Amino acid sequence: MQVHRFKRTVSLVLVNFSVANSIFSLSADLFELMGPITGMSPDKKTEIPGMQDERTGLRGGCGVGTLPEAECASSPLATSVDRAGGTEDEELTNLNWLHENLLQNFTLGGPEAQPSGSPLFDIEGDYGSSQGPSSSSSSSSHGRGRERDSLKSKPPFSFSLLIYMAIEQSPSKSLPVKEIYGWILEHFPYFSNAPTGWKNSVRHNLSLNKCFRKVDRSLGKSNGKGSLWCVDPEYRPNLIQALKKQHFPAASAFCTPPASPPSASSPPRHLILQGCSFKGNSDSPLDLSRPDSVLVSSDPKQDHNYSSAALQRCSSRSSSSSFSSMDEGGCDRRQSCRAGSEGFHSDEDSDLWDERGPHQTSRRPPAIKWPISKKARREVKPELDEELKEAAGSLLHLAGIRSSMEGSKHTVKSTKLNRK
DNA sequence: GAATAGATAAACACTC
DNA sequence: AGAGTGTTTATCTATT
Ligand SMILES: [Mg+2]
Repeated sequence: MQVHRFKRTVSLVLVNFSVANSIFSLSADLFELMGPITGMSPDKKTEIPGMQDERTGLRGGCGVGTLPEAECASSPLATSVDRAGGTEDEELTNLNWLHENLLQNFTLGGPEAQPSGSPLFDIEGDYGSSQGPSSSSSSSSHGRGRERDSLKSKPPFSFSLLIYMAIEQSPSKSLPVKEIYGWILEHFPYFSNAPTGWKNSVRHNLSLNKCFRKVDRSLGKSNGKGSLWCVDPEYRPNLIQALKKQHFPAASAFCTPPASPPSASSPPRHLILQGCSFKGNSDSPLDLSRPDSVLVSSDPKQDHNYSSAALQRCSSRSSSSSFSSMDEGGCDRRQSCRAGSEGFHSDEDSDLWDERGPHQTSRRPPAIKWPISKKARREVKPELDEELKEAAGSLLHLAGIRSSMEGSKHTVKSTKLNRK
């Protein structure tokens, strides 16, 4: 009994920790098991303009059809799946039980699983526990009520992160807005019923947030309206951090560096992101393990990037000065403030995850031209074995920090309750 | 209460 | 012309 509890607890912590440290990817088998996370009825989708063809774009190996074929070739989905499913299971059976444990212990909604029905939603509390009062479904209330809630309650991600996830999940790492809409709708059915303003918000974010860039039209998709959007590698670490913080606030316990060495940060390859499922595509998973660590420009003028508040708070508001996200062109204080709020801010925060260095050189779609970052973008391809070892290590490590995690969770919850 | 992040709405220009 | 896209500004809420 004790052991069981321990395992369960560790699994919870590990998931948090893993996300905090790295990958948001889901093995294909799990993905298939869960099916479309959305639970959005087909007819509902047809109500949404432009949704009919979205799925194919995202799911079929080479999503963005208009992208150069090379990108398709560079999307070895199958291999990644093998990697995630096979090797890992063999070499890290302890993670395997974790995985299974998660699936069993936390109402996996099955083929109709909603975002909120996914295990991780319960880990951090309910779907949107960090967001609105609407998310009152307790982890004990499963079934329809739960699904209903998932449709009603907002995903606990900011638009920036939703966009980021969408883009990162695409094989080419770039998507037109329409497909971003599609991805969001597909993974977060909440928006299918939400007022249409969210699309405006998405565009607003793409435009204002420095983390997202348009792919040069001549290089990317050129037919049709609009252009492709991608994540600026420069700001990617910040988005990753924001994702970690936003979705796993408890993970901030690990944000204070040396306590948990990077070794403890190599995650298992499967992860379920709250309500979303991610295919184990080695080329497109939300792989937080490649923090592209790099840097963000130190130039305040270029610092219009996202100032992931979450990050910042975690790292104790150190460099608020660097935050002067003044966009080129003078803007008044208010505006600069606004602009800043939409973009991540470079802090010295990514250092925690940086050890392995960026991958993006190899990952960036050939069609996308970036101003080459000043910082060297060495390609660091950590060996899988290495990762697995580290993951195992982290598991052990986590066993020791479990109590603190639970403690912090309690306090967070109680604080929220108090406020309400 | 100030600062900040994020959401939302809206106006507008541009492209197809 | 109309729809979709992208940019910008303004306002509001929540959090720290
Ligand atoms: Mg942008």
